[in-house]
Amino acid sequence: MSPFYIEQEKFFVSVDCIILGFKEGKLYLLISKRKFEPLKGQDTLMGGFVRSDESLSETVTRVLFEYTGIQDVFMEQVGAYGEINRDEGERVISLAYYALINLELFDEELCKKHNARWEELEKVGKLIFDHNQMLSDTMDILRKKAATQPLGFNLLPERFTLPQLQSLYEAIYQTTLDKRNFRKKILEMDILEKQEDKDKSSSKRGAFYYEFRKEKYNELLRKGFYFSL
Amino acid sequence: MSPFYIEQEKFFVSVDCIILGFKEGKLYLLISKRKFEPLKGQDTLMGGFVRSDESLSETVTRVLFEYTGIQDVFMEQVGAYGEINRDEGERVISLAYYALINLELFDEELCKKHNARWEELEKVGKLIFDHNQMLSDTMDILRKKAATQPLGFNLLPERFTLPQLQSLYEAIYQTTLDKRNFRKKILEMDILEKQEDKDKSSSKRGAFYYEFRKEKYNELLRKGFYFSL
DNA sequence: GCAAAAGTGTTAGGTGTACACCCATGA
DNA sequence: TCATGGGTGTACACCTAACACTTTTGC
Repeated sequence: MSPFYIEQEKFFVSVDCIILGFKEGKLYLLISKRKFEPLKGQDTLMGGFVRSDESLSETVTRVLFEYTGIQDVFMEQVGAYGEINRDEGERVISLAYYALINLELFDEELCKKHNARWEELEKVGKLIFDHNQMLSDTMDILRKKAATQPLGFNLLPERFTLPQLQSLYEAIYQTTLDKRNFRKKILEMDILEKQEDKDKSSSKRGAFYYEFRKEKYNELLRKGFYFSL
Repeated sequence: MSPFYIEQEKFFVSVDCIILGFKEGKLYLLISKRKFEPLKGQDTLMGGFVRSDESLSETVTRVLFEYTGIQDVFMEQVGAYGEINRDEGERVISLAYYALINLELFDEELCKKHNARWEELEKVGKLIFDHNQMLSDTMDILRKKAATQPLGFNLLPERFTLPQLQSLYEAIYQTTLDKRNFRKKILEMDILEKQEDKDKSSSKRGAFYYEFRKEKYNELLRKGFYFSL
């Protein structure tokens, strides 16, 4: 090792994951009870320490798989959190990532195993350390990004209805949207494919299923189109 | 130390700074020659290792002061870079931050001291490690943010002219803007204060100086206004 | 037949964009 | 007086936002 490196200090580095899911018109955050001291038993985001044989994204992928049972999860970096005493045990520099989960793929068994639960986003209380800050930073990013990129579909099943999609955006932006304007806008983009059957679970009439066409979206991107809600 | 922490691995953590300045209608990046192996002598961003008595932002502030001589610099996080072999010497996790500099405050002497130079952004070549990636991520962020927040003023002297301001945005977006539309938009926001004197350095007629009114901007923010270019 | 959610068009106002000429001044 | 960059207004196209009724069907 070059002498220049030797004289530098080293740090614990962890990742913390803001794992979001969507069901019944609401956003949910996966939280668990911390398993060790300090602050054992308090609510915490899902996290893990970085290992020397992993890149950061590999750490996140490992942690996400451990807690959700899903391999290919949409995730992005939120930022680095490095206040000296942010972790009340030792100095730990943490990298926050958010992940968007299709709850149909989620392995419910893991909740018991990790003492975890899906908490309604609106009702999330005090989390340990700076985890509330990480959550709030995530929501800022999500609200900005969701308006210009088709992130929302990661939170929905493969087949979804337009009322579902609308209620998702209403949950993200905490507002109500006009049904006609919303439908016009999203359908005009020509990135959804209408299915022949309906979801009858939430009304007698039933709402047609749609699927997000990722290839179509990528193709349009190449032509200079861009998603905007 | 709790036993849980003891068994975890530790890492070198550094910050790398994308320091941008603006003059004569062009954006410039501060780069220097690396002073130690590996890759000694090659072009690199300004960086430094995090110390145990510093938060991340303190590290950045220290590094920025060291290389620019300025204390209060606008800076924001770009992200964490953690590929295993990104640093060819040792494993180092790096946190990138960008900074926007008013070149009038910059201490030119420091360039000699650190073997640094202001390289025209368009002409920046290969930098070490993943520094080009950091730069490109910075520009993505900057272009997005500059459209909705008054970041640009950090790159200008306290007093600037509208042609200057416009050329700054043209440099950031690498495009040309319509003079009338640009002026209309920026003046309508009512966050600039016209001065009584003119800058005659770039034309015979001279262009009026303006100043950015930060208090005015903050006040408008409170009323729900938001900046948009 | 009625309650409950799905689905459907039009219009007015505002915003973005394109565009051309006069002004002030120093050399 | 002329070359150079500074400064100004309008018209049109497009997009956004507001708005109400009909359809389907299980109970």
